[in-house]
Amino acid sequence: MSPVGRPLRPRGKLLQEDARRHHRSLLLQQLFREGPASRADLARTSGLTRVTVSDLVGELVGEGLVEELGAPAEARVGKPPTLVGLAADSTHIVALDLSADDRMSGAVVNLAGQVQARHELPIDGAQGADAVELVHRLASELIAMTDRPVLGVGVGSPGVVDAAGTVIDAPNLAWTDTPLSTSLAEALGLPVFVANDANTAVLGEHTFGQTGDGGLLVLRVGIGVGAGLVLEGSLLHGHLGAAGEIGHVTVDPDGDECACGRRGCLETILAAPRLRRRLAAPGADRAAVLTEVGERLGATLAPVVGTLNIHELVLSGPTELLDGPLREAADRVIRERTMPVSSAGLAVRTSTLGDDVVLVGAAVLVLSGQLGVS
Amino acid sequence: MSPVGRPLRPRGKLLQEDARRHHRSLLLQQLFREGPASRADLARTSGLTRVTVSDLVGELVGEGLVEELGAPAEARVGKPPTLVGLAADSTHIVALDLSADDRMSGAVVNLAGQVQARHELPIDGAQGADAVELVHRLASELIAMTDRPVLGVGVGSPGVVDAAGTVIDAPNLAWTDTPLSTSLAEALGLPVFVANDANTAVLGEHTFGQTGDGGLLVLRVGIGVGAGLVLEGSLLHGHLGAAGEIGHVTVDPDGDECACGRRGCLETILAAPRLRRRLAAPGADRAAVLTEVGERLGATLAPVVGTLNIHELVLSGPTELLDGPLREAADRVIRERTMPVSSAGLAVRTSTLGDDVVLVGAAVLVLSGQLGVS
DNA sequence: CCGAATAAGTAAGTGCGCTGAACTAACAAA
DNA sequence: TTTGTTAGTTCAGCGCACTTACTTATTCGG
Repeated sequence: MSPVGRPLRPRGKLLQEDARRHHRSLLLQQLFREGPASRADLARTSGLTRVTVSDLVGELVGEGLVEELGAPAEARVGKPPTLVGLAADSTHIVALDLSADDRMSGAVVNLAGQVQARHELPIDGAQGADAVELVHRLASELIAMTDRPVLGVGVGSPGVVDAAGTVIDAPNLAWTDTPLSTSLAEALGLPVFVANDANTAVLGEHTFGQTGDGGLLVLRVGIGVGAGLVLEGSLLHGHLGAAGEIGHVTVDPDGDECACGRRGCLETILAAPRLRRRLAAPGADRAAVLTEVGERLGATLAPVVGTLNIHELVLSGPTELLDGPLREAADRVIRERTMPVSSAGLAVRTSTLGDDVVLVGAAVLVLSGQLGVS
Repeated sequence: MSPVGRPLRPRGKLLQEDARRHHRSLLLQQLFREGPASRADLARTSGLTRVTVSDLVGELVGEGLVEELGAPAEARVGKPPTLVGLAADSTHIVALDLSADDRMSGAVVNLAGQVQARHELPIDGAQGADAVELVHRLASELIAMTDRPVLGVGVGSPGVVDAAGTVIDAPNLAWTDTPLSTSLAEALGLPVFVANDANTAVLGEHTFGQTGDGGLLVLRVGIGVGAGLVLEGSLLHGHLGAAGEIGHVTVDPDGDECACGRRGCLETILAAPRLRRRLAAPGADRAAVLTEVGERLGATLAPVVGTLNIHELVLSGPTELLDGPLREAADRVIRERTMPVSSAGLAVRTSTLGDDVVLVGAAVLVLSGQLGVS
C-alpha cells in the first residue's frame, strides 16, 4: 500500500450533500468519457446500486443534462436497457481566451467541447479597467448569442492567476490584483472560472486531446512562454498560482537581455516574436536555428521531465515554428538527457486542438467546476 | 473561482462510512498539528457541530487514540472546557529504512514521530528473497520491542516502488517486481506501507520539518541521488512511481561514465561515494569542487523550481558534503536562473531531521494511511 | 407456444451519520 | 443571587444510499 492520489491531509468537512454531488459527477463523468450507457451499466461501472443510479439519473434527466436515447440495436437476453446519454446542447458554456495581444476571443461551447459560435473584440491597447470592461462586453455578447442556458463562463487569462480567479499580475493588460472572477460573476450572475492561459491549455489538452494517464506538460509559446501541468490527474497551481512560470528560467547566462531585466531567459530564444525576428535575419539558417533552440529547450525541460515523470509534452503555439526541427531536437535532447525509464513512455508532440486549446480549456474549467467532469 | 486541490475527475464512490472516516481524520489532524483542544474548539475549527465532534471524540477515546486531559489552567467566562489530546504512545509504528547499502535500520516510533527504540540488521550482501527475509526479521524483532499495539509498518525502500507497495526495481537488493507490501502484511498481520526512500523522506520533512505550505522537494544524496516531491499537499508518484528519478538526468553530456550506461548523470557528480573520491584526490580544492557541483545542481534544479513553484528545497544526506559551499552555490544559481517571483519565497536548506528523515517519513506513511494524519 | 432464465428498472423500508434545537452543567461578573 | 456565557449532552428528524422484493421485458429451450 501507499498513499496514492488522496491528499495527505483531509480538507474541510464532508456533507451528505457532497457525497450526492460526487456521485452525480461520477455518472456524468462516465457518460462524458464513454458515451451513452444504460442505468445498469452505470451502476456496474460506478459501484453504486441500480436504485441509486436510477434516482440520480432521474434527477439529471429532470434538469435536462441527460436524456434517454431508447434501446440499443443489438438484442441480448433479458429486458433491453434504455440508454441514457449526456445532452451535449442542453446547456452551453461561454469560454474566453485573453492570451492574444491584439484581440480577446471567445466562443460558445457545448458540453462535448464543440465550438458552436465565435466572437472577438479588438483590444486596441485597452488596459486596466478598460480591458476588464472589454471582457465584460465580450462575455455578455457571447451569452446573447446562444438561446440555451449558460452553465458558466471560463476564462483563460495571461499572467499569474490565483486560486480565487484574481489576476495577480498581467503586464500586457496592466492588471494587478484584479478580481476578474468576482467582478464578472457579479455582473453576469453566472459562475465564472478564471485561470492562467497555459493552465487552461493543459486542461483542454488533458480532456480533449489524445492524452493518456501520465503527467502532461503543455508548453505555450506566444508573445511569452508559459507551461501548464496536469500531474496525478490534478492541475498544478503552485502556491500563488505561479506554477508553470518557465518563461523566465535562464537557459543561457550569457544570452540576450530579457524584458524581466535578466539575461538568457527561455523567452529570449523561444517567444514567437523573438524567434521570428531571428529567423528573418539575413543569412539565418532556419533549420539550424530551430534545432539549436529545440536543443536548448530540451536541455531545460529534461530535468523537469525526469523529475516529474512527465509522459506527454505538448508544444502549443505557431506550428510552423514548433513542429519541425525544433520539436525533433527537443525530443532528442530530452531522451538523451533522461534515463530510459523516464523517456521511454514519453511523447513529444504539438497540440491536436490548434489555436482553440485555451478556449476549449476554459470550457473545461467550467465543466470541471460545475459538473465535476473533465 | 478555479479548480483547486480537488482532482479533476471524481474517483470511486463515496460511502457515509467514508465521511465518518474523513471527519475522524479531520479531528485527529487538528490534534496532531495544533496539540490538545476542547471538543468545542474542534467543532469550531472543523466546521462540524459540537454534537458530532463529541460523538467522534468519544469513539477515539474508546479506542485509546485520544485521551482527556482535564481543564486548562486559565480561567475564562463560562464552563471550563475539557481538553482532549492525541495519546502519542497509545499505539506505536514500526518504521524501516532500507536505503543504506550495508544495513537495514528500523525504529519504533510513536504517533508524535518520536523514536522510541532502534534496531538494525547488517545486510551482508543479502539479495533477492534473502533480503526480503531480512526485512521480515527486522520488522518482527521491532514489533517485539514494544508492548503497545502496532498501528502499522512503514518502509522506505530504495528503487522504484509502485502505488501498491511493490518494488518494481531495486538493483542493490536485486529486487524486481517484489511485492514487499503484500508479503509483509501477510506475514505480520498488520497494515504495511512501502514507498521509495526519497518519497518517505519528503513525507518526513513535510510533516515533521519546519516546512510551509508551498511545494517541497527533498533531494536525497547517498549511494545514488533521488528526489521526492510534495506538491499541493500531495505526494507526487508519477505514472509508475517513477517520479523523482533525477539522479540520471544528464548535467554534462561530456561528463564521466555512469552505471546506467550514459554519461554525465547528476549521480556521477553528486552521489556521495563519487563526490568523496573526487574530494580525496590529491590536490583537490574542496571548496572549489563543492561549489562547482552545487552550481551544476542549481542549474539542473532551476527549471524544476521555476516550473513547479517549489518553495522549499531540502538537501538530505551527508551534511559535511551538502551543507556548505555546495548548498550556497546551488541556492545562488537557482536564484540567478529563475524569476524573482519563483525564487523570492524559496528556501534552500539541509534537513532538520538528519539521518532519520527516511525513518520518520516511513512512520508518516502509516500515520497518513491509517489515521489520515500528516 | 409456453414456461424458465435473464436482465433492467421501480417501490418500499432500513440504517447510518449529521444537524438543529433544547437542555444541563459550570463558571465569572454584576 | 441573578445574569450571561461557554461546554457538552440528549433527542427528534432529515438526507442519502443500501437491501429486499417486485414488475417489466426480452431470449432461449423444450
